[in-house]
Amino acid sequence: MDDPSSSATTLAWLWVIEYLASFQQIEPSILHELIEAAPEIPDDLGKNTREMVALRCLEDLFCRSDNGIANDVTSKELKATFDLSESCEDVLQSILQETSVSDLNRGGPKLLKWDIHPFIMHKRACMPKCALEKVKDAILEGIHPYASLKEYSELVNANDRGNRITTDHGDDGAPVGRIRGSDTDGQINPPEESSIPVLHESENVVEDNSYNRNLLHSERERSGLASQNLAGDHEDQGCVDGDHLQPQAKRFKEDALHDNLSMGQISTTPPQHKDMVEDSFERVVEDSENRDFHLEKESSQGGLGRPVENDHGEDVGMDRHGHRLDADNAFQHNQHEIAHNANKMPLSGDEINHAEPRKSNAAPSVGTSDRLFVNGNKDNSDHSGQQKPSNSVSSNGFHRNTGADEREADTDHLSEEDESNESDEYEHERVDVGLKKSHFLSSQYMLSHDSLAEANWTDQNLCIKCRKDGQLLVCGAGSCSLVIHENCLVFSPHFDERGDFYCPFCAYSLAISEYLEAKKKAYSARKELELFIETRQEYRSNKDAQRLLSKRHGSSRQNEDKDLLNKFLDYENLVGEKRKQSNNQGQISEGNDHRKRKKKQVEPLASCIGVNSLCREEEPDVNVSSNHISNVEKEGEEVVQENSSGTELDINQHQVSVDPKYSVDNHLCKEKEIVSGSQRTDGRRQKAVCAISSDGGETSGDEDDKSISTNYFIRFRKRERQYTPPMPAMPQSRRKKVPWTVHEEEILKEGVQKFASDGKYPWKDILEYGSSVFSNGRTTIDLKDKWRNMCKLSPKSK
DNA sequence: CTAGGGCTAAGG
DNA sequence: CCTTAGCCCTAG
Repeated sequence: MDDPSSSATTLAWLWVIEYLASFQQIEPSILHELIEAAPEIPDDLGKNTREMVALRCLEDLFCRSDNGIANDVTSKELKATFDLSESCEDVLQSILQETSVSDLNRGGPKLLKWDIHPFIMHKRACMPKCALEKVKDAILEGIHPYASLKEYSELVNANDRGNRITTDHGDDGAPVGRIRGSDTDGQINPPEESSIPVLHESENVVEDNSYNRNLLHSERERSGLASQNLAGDHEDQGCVDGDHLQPQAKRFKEDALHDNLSMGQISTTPPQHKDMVEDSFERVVEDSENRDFHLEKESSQGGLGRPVENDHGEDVGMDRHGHRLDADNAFQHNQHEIAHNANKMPLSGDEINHAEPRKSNAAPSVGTSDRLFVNGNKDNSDHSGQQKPSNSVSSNGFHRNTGADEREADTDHLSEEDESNESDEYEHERVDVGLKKSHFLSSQYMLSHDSLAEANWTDQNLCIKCRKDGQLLVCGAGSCSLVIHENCLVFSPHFDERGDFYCPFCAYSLAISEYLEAKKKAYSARKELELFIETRQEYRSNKDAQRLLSKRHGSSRQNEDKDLLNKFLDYENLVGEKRKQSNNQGQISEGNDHRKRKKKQVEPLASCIGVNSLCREEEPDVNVSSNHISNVEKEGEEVVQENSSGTELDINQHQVSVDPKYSVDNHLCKEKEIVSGSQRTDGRRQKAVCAISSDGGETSGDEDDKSISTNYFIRFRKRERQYTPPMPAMPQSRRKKVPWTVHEEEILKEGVQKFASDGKYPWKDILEYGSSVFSNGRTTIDLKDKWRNMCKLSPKSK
């Protein structure tokens, strides 16, 4: 790399190899020969190239052998899979290490051992655009009429400067407001892969897909770079801009599926922006021409300062700040910057893409047509009514843009992906969407027999379905380029809250994102529920703690448990329920206790403490539905809730037992719930107000003076997790009956005979004695009870 | 921990 | 409705 010429040569090789590797039609052997022929490549270079080549090799090894499908169908569990985060290179290495040369033949039996198809699909879909394409695209961005790489190298700076300059016009009008804002938050953040939104990736899927690529890019080749320099290669920017400027329901996009967009057909700059845009553009061009700007820092360095020096003598591979860039990333970097700027600054894309041609032609081919419309050779005016005051959004400094949003969403998604494997499958699904999209587009292209017509079709932003012009909907998702008639959709178009249209592919992708997000929420909610149930179970197993709770109806407890379970199994429903605190009056005597348990008229309900108790720690600031703050709570009295008759099921829905540890170790939690009106018609309040004192005694409200209940939220104490034992299967109100086996009875009898003395029965010892025989759940009490029964049946045996 | 009363589901 | 077996609760 120290030698400029050699580094440039190396880069050229790298780019070519990478580019060729991106084609599935290229045999790896060809790549191999190329690599052989290439000069030595430093390790720090060509990472992307190696990755691409590795991917190509993987594809050749696997996809061709089994057509990529068989692998998927056969017993996946038996196959080794690969972490999607691994690089193709590593995966290939590991495969090669474990595979003999003979097995490397395509379809070799050993190869079937890996389930690599998903990995390949993923990688293929996510493979970044190769450097050469980036160069080409960058050139096609229209920055320089002569497609000079040198010009390109300054594109970023020019663009950047253009933003600033444009910003300087801030005083001039509304449009500037947006731009200034863009400039403000668009401060050229270093481009990062992670910032690429999924939908962009999806687009990459399309673009990188070999089928499509061949179709699409052969078109580019045919056209030739020079012939395209007047055509804006809008690719990403167009869509992004659209999102900024076109919140309204229907948008019309100048950008279609292809890069070869004829400028003459579209004008994307709102009239009111035009001057500014042109002005800023001119400055951009000036900057481009005064390229000292870019080289100032590194002009003296021969090395990487000119990693890509070709006949045009341009530099690439240095970022705007003069930082040296990895050769493979050089264009990626710039590309990102461009995209970044485009996202941040709605107009930037247009300035670049459209203004440039104007400038270079010294004659704006289309003056004032509305950028909102795809002008299918028709009068724009008939759509003017739909034109959205694009600047109205931006002028307010409103920077919400789809690209950024998606980026965020994607970031979230990615993080969530780490949490759940399920996300992976949907990530695959997302990739599938991209693939489907690419196939769809491919098929659409193929339908066009005449290649020229095809070019026109795409160039002119014709409907992806019918290939006709007219009033078209433009997908507002990131960089999606689908354009379609509303009528060509078999369903009513999807619009987001901002009125942006989403094509079916992007809508689906978006839906997946939302789904994953919702799933994430559900997951965390479930976790919390489990925690909650755990603590409850813990309580139940603690007999001593149970003493803290007063007796209550056995039947009601069971019912309440069941209801509780059902209730809390759907946490989300629970959230929607109202909870309030009830006052003392909420106490309900057992009234008509058909169970003859008059003696327990007022008892603390063990079950009533549950959720609510847990909910309330110290949250004075929580919203309180304080209508019925119970005196009881405040005073620490215990409250009983009871339903008359045996219909208390519903009442108990909200009741939950609490973990005694809380009441003992911690503070109490009190809470009451208001039973939904449907539960009661007699107007009696049915919520339980429960409090447990920390001393293990009866309820005491001391600690919870605030007696605030969270309205709808269940909160867990921090300590809760500390005490949570392994999650029990389910909360049970009562142990399941376990019939005694003959063997158990025998061992019991033995134990009694062995240990009993003086009328005392050391059940504990007996239990230990017969532990190998006794059922797991047997307790000393069980033994005692059983013995009692046995004695009842045959007193003599004793 | 033990003893004893009680509760409840299941079965008749 | 009664009986039974097993589980629950509470006092000591």
